[in-house]
Amino acid sequence: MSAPRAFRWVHADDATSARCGILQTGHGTVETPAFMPVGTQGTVKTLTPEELRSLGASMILGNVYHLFIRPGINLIKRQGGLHTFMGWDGPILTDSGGYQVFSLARLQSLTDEGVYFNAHFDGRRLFLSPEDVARYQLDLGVDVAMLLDQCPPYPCSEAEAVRAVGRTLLWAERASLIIAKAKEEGRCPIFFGIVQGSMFPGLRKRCIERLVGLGFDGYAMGGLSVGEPKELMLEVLNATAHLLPKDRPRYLMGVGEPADIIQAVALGMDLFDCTLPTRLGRNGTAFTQTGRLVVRHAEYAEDNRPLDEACACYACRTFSRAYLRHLFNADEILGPRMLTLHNIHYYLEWMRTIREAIRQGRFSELLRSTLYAERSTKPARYEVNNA
RNA sequence: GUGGGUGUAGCUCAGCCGGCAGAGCACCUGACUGUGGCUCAGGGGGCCGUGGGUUCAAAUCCCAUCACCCACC
Repeated sequence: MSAPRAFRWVHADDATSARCGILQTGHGTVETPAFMPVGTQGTVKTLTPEELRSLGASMILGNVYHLFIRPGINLIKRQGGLHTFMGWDGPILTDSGGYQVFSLARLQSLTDEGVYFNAHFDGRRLFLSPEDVARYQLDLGVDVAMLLDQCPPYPCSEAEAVRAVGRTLLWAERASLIIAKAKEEGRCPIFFGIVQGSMFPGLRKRCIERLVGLGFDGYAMGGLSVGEPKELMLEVLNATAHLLPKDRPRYLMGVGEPADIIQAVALGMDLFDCTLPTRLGRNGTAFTQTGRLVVRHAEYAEDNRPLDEACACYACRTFSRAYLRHLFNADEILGPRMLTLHNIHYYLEWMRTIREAIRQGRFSELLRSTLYAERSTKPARYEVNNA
């Protein structure tokens, strides 16, 4: 289906399934493995496009479901498309809203036709079909588009998982007709199919075979990191990631912590997104070389060190823990902004480190030392030195 | 000066038909994985303005006193 190949390998690791690649999009290239900051409502919360660019972000996320509710797809189209509207000229991937069907379950009902739901802020009754979701992403002008899928909760019975896979495949088939037509007409985003199947590897295998039969540009693992134990997530990924076509980009949706990401890279995954760096940043938790640091803790009241002494980001070059703690306690907007900036910097640096290690043949070493540190160190703790 | 009201957690207040001192917010700690600038879970906090009286027992009833608020002169 994809005539010019958008994705190509640059380097593969000898000892694991890790690989470096390049994803060519309509708004520039993405070096993989890559982390994509989440910008659900057409903004990576608290950061400007210029800041994102200076942090080295390549591709960022948007969300069809949220943008459909507000401000509306047609409005964005009339404003010149999502890139122009939000002032970001780099690659954009939009999530379909399948996850919102799971996370906002109280507000919606599902049929084979699509999703009926109530807008979360004004209660309007709305509807999205898999065709709508595909067309809306064409209208938005995004670079990478996701199919509408059904993401079941955890835990879920095998019967329930079978139904979710069935509906995800039915929707994929219907969306692929829209995609085929768009490709004939010219410019079309890179479309990803989404694998479901909960924690049942056999079911995921069948889902992958059917999706590959339909032929998408890339494949995403969905329905993970929905509340299951981390070991189980890795076990399921370990049993199924290698079944995804090797010549297509592989996206692990919603994952995760830095240590989760490197393990998934080792299993052959290329793309990641997660709300943790931005959400935890807004709530006062920083990722550092020595673990998570909750900056509002009293022990930092008079700590004049930066968040992370090994970090070169603007927040670490400029502000002390004591000052950032003050900002959070005083409910000042600069606090969430600076921790978001720092966390995104941390994640993007982490991906650079991973890519570099793969290219230089040091990936296994990096993986080993990461897992060792995970098991042996608790989050950083320092002496209480407030008077 | 006279009359009335109010004093309980850092803040705003409930409890006043005597019977183990409470809530919300704030503070402290933990959680957060395709985002509702949240949300959830736990924790520390008190001479019930002060002094006396009644009672087995007083934040609660009685007397005095201090502080603040309102009205009137």
